[in-house]
Amino acid sequence: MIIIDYKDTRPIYEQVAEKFKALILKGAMQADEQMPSVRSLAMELSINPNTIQKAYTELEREGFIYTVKGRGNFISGTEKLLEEKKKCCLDEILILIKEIMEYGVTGEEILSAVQQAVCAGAK
Amino acid sequence: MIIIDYKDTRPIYEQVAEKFKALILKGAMQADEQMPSVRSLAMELSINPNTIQKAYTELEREGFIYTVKGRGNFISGTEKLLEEKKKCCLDEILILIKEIMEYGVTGEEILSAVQQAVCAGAK
DNA sequence: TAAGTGTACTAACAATGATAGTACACTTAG
DNA sequence: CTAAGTGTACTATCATTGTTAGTACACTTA
Repeated sequence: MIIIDYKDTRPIYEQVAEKFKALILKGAMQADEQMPSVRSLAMELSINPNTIQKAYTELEREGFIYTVKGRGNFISGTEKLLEEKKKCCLDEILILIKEIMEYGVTGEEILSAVQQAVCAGAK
Repeated sequence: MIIIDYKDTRPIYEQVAEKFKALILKGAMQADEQMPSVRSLAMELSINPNTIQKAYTELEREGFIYTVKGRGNFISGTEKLLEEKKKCCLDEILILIKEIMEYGVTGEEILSAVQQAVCAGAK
C-alpha cells in the first residue's frame, strides 16, 4: 500500500504522509476507517516507529486524520480537505501557465495542450 | 539582483542557481555575458565563495553557463535550454491536470480557469 | 489483567549544507 | 614580467535534520 523510495531526497516521514494524503483525497480510504498502527506500519515498512509517528503527527496537524488515545488513528471527513486541495492544485497550474508564457509559449499552444489533457483524463 | 530567502528550506546554492536559471531563460541576461565572479557575488550576498561555486557548478552541469579558466563564467546560448524548459513546464501542467481530475474537477472548470489565466498573461 | 494503542523523551548516528582557510593554475591589465 | 582577479580543489569543522534505538507512561479494550 505504501512504498518508500530511498532514492527520493525527501525524508521518509514526508513520503509516508504524502502517500496517505493522496489515498485519502482520492477516496481510497473511507472516513473513520482506522489507519494502520504506528508500530505495525513501522514493522511492515521496516522503519522506525518514530518515523511513522512523525508522519501521522503531520497528517493530524493538517486535518487528514484524527487520533483517539489508546485506540488509534482514523481518517477524517475529507470534504473541506478536498476543496482545499482542488484550489491549491488549480493555483499551481495557473502559476505554471504564467511562468510558461514568460518563456514565450503562446496562449493557443497552452490551450490546445490543456484541451488534449482534459480529454485524455475524461475518458 | 539575487536575493536569498533564509526562511526557505532549500539550500542557498540551489536558490542561487534557480534565480540565475530564471534570469537566463527569461532573457534578462544575454548570451556570452559575464557572470559575477565567485568571490564578488559571495561578498555581495555575504555568503561563502564555496556556496556560489557550488551553484555555478550546477549551472554549468545543466548547460546554463560555461567556464573559461582564469577569466570567469559566461552565459550559454539558451535556445535548446528554453525549449527544454517549455516542454518540462508543459509536462508539469499536464500532470497537475491529470491529478486534479482525479479529485473530481471537471474538464470545463479547468478549461475555463486556464482560459482566464491565458488571457491575463497575454495582456 | 494483558495486549495493543498513542505519546513523550533522551541519546546517538549519518548525511548534508555551509563556513573557513589554504593553495594552485590560469588570464589579463598595467 | 608582475600583480590582481579569475576558477578550482582540497581539508577541516560546525549546525541542522532525518533516522534509529530504547525506554517509559497513559489510555482502551478484549
